[in-house]
Amino acid sequence: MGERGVDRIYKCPECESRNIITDSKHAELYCADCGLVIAENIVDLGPEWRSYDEEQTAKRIRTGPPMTYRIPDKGLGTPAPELPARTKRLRWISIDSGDKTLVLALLEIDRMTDALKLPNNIKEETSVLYRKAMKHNLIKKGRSIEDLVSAMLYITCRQYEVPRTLKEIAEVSRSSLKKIRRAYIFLIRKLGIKLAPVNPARYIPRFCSKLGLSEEIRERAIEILRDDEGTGVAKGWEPTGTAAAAIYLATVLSGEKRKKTELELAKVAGVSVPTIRSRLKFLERQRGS
DNA sequence: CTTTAGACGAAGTATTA
DNA sequence: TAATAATTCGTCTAAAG
Repeated sequence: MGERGVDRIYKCPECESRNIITDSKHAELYCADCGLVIAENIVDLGPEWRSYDEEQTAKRIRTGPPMTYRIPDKGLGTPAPELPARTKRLRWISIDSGDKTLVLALLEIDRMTDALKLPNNIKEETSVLYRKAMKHNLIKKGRSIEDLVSAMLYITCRQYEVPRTLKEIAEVSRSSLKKIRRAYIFLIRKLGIKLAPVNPARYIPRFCSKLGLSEEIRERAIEILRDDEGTGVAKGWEPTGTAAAAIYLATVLSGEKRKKTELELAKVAGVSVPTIRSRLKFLERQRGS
């Protein structure tokens, strides 16, 4: 097994893609298209994450569906573990219903995760987060469910390092970017959630996939960011811009012919051309010296 | 004609007190 | 909560392919 590569034998249980990337450097397996992390043992994601060695990982992949990362919320009804996910949720609703907003929220979570092609564990965890917010009395009359649910989805994505930007979420949300951001800050504060900065490299597989770029380009782009790590470029506020710049640089450096334009990169990454350029300058300066 | 490069003000954001 | 500093965006101009 290579240090990092694609094994076509595995298929993403979520989106059917065979673009499963094996990154043994970071000890993880993830889908390049939907971002589903199939297995990993990175430590700093939170207390609920456990480590698996490679043997266990392989076994799990072969036995089919990925493990579910559901953490039962002990303060609320814990469903029978053998029930499928959808049934679980329905049953939960009937347990503590009386609150119609919960039903709406869960439906909205379903709708949005489907629209964004997000893996199931994200869907589940967002539901858990919503319940947590309920428990903390954060769901009140006057607060928009749309705002909160969208913000929660973003938070879960960040926690699980599944790359979706606030902008992308806003696009499928019934709320606006501004409102979602407000709700996001609100939730972070009230629930005391700490989020690690996004690693720009997380966006690269998906962007490359969208653009139809080769594995070689993708690896190169990731490599470029790796070299750059910790210099200040990588921890910028707009990680997508950095990711786009790295991809662009990778295409220029290797595949002279079928390169993508800055504009195409900008569109996929959801940033502007000038932003990519400014990131590019930093990256080039780093490599030059 | 298309793509890339640089610069400017405007606008919105994170951080700090 | 308000002010400050740093960043991004859109657009314009110009050069290069």
